[in-house]
Amino acid sequence: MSDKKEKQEPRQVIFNINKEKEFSDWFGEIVKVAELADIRYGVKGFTPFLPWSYMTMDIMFGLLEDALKRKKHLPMLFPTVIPEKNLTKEADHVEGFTPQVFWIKDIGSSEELEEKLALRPTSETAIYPMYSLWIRSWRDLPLKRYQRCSVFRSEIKSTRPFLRGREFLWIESHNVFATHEEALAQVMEDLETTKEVVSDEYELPVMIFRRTQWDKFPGGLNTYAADTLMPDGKVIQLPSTHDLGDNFAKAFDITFLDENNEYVHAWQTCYGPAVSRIFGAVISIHGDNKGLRLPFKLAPYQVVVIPIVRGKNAEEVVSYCKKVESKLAKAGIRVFLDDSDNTPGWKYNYWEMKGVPIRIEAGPCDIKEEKIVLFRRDTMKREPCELKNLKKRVYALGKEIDKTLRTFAESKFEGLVVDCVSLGEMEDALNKGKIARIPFCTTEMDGLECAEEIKERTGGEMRGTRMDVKESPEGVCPVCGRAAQEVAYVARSY
RNA sequence: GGGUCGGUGGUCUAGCUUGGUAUGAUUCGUGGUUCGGAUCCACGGGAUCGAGCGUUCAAAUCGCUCCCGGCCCA
Repeated sequence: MSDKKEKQEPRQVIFNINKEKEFSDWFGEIVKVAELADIRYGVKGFTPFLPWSYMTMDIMFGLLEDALKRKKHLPMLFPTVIPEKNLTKEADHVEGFTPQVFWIKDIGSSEELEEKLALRPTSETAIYPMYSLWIRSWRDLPLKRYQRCSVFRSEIKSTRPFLRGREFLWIESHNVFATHEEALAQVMEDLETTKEVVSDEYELPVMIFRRTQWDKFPGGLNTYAADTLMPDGKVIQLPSTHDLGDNFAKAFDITFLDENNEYVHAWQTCYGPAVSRIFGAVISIHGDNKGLRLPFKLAPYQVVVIPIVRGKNAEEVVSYCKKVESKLAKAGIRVFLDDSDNTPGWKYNYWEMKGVPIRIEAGPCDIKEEKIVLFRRDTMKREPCELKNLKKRVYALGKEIDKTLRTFAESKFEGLVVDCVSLGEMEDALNKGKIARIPFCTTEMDGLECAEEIKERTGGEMRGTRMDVKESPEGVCPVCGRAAQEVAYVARSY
């Protein structure tokens, strides 16, 4: 905004940044202005989350946990620290994670710990030694557990609130089965859960991929993950689920006595939706130039009530608003009455920027007629509503708003995937913010060189092969010219 | 990890080139006035200028090191 413009129109709005064109600024500013996180904590990658973001994440956690419980996962909570000897039991896993591990080495000012303790970067190596004790026979299986916690990884890439922190909030589900088939079925169930929660509740469209062998979870057999698209044209990984095979069972001695009275190794999966990161995607994807637009299902306040008071009848208006508030609260709607001293116009701007889906305006004129004015954040439109229809109308409007947000987000996926057969075409596509679909030699380890060449030449990363769409490869790998065994996707990414 | 720009009351900002203890706005507090798209006015509070070291009679300002943040690249 130019100086001149600023003087002509002083502070017309609380927030106004073009999200599509200046996404970095948009994100940084909204985090501050909407009071989502405070980056002044002073330790790189560690950020206090403020009520408005935490309340939303809490609701997101709730929806995810409901889905997991519905599918017979039970909650538990493991310690934050992992002794070094456990962390190092599975060779590939150690290699993948140790560069990012924070260690506790001392107590107080002089005492050194006999064995260093890691702050969990993920909890396989904390949990599986206990699973080894807990699982005795096939009757103990399947074992399906999850925990809601924070994990610690010393990210090398630059950190940003929510999207990439060194401590982040997630759910990790750790499951044990008698057969590999059952484990694979669990992977499919996790992908289902992702669709049910991330797409149907958080309103974020996703593409589901099987990652390449060089990009999988360290120590596992295969990784499957949901990617969505950010406003800057980069994709971001949301939940991922891993087929661990029996690798960890062998490393941690998780065996059970099968029906034939023989000891065999168990098969395992784990699933990790990073809620703080998904929240970052939710606000980025649904937000607009005026600020946040929270889905009705996720908003800490689904409805905010603004009294329009005039000197004399202030009490009357406020008590009318309180009536509206309690009517909605009784209907199970998260409602907030803003009876602060700020002017109505100020409150409009503030709560719009905060992303509250529905606003109710009620003033002297409305009291007589037993009605109120409803305002919806997604379309910025007003409508009158009779008090007796309020509850029904708010529910309906909530559904409509979520649908609008979902449709808007989905529209960004249209025409997103572009078929390419050469590096030049891929570069073009990526520069236009598209995702390139290519014939590719192989996602086994010997495809790595080709993928690195693609990264170098186009800046795009290989996201893997689609799980939610059936595709058969034709043609040759654009790098090595070998016959393509896969249809792979390449995108700029977080 | 490499490059680059930056850090001054809670927030944003002037001052830095050419050293002399910091400007303005907003927020905050009190009182009044107002309230259907950011009310207005008055008074008041609030900064050892990111941290440390050095140069100097004197450092926000010059030099070095570190920390934190933004952007670009790997």
